[in-house]
Amino acid sequence: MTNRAYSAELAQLAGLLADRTRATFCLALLDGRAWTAGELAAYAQVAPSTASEHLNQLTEGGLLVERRQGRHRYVQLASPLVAELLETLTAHLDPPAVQPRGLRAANASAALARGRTCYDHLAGRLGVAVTDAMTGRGLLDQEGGFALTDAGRAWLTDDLGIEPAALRAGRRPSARGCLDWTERRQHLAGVAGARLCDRLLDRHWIRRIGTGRAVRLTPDGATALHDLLGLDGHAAGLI
Amino acid sequence: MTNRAYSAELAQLAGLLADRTRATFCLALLDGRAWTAGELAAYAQVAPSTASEHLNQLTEGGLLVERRQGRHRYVQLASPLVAELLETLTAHLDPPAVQPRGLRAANASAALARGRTCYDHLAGRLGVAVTDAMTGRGLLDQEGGFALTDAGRAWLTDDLGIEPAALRAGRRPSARGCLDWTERRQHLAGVAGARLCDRLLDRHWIRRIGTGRAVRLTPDGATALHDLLGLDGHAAGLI
DNA sequence: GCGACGCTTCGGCGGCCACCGAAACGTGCC
DNA sequence: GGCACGTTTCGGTGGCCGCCGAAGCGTCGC
Repeated sequence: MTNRAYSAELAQLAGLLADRTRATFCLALLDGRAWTAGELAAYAQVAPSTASEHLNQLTEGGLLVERRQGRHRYVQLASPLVAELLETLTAHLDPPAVQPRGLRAANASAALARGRTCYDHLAGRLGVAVTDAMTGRGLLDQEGGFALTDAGRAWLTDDLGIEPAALRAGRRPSARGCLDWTERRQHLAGVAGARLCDRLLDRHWIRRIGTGRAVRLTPDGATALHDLLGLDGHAAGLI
Repeated sequence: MTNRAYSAELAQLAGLLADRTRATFCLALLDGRAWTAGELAAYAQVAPSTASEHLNQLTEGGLLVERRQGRHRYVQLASPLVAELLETLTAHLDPPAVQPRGLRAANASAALARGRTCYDHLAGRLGVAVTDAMTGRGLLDQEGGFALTDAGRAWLTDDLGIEPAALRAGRRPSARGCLDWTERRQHLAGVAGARLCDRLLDRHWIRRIGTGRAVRLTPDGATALHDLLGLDGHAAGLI
């Protein structure tokens, strides 16, 4: 059977993520940025030598790409497709049983739940709220999967100034849903989600908090989203 | 970080698929039917005791559900979501390096490439041809992800007699793309894909070949698809 | 140039796990 | 009841793999 040929490859791919440390690396890299080997080692609490070996596996397996720069080794997810793969897998996980402990952890956790990037698009309450507002205004159609409406495409290009060419990508769908970890609901992903997130960062409507994935809505951003989408940041718990 | 809580679960989930034998089981079960423990053991060429232990893991991990019936243990993928998860993973694999050897294997492989079921919807040249024909007739919109158009929804209900309620499901998207193993192109999946496949089987427009996943277009089916979609079965290499 | 630093390579250790065969269990058939 | 058969449980075994520390390599800064 054809399956037999695939099963070894499938097992190999899954094996890359089947280790706690490597899984931690990949989830950390879901923020879309490049990390150094040392940062990842410290983050996952393993020896640098251990991290180095794991990174070899992940790059050889095609999940990560690396860039050597001076004495640093920067690694990054190989492509948005890898990010989508990770999102799909994490979406199938049960909600975590443990709650974060301690004030510091609780604050960080609350900030992440409020708003964050998910590889290259928005997630958390912010991501879901924007998605809902777009759907409510007829910019996005969630009936048959995720799809931009004509009005939605016009909104992104005319109102937000996104190049029409930048919305039409090859293999990657222009709009797709991504199941939100904290909200357990879909938010906008795909090319449109990525470009939208770029735009909001460009215009300083959202800003990264610290070095992590968390983002917060700026006052300018709250005004802009209210004008553009009728979104009330306070009511939606975004501020 | 929140990631740390997820990484253990992610590693656990991936670990279920990180074994060659378990991966073989899951890919076999992608045909959507229930297999007995013994069938799977023979298929994957392991001892029954080994298969039993693997099935325990897969069911405890939530990927499979089982039904005890007499002295048989039937197992099945737990839900369409699991099938989608597997499809997503296999879609990220490289095309297999090895070609099937021997006449028998080549025949089986050709039949699978011509048409097959992918869990609960159509795949292979047949699946892609139907998807393309639907897109060409404006029944399906592939611009912004996969979405049924109004005309497409009407076609499924009026021309094929599918209940409108059967197209509107909860968590599962009504239409989505699924990357085809053999064609390396997208075909229609999701609820619409499943109902469409049901219909074609009901009306004997397609028929299963042997006990595997392969299906073939019947003469009636060729006529019907020509009338409904303008699809020429011979030209498309479906017959 | 010299030390600090980030990273890698290597050897070794420990634990986990996939596998099997043998024996036991339960069901269906005669 | 007795046998055949599908399945499970249980030890035992071998191999793989994740981990570390020590040593080595290249880069940067003083």
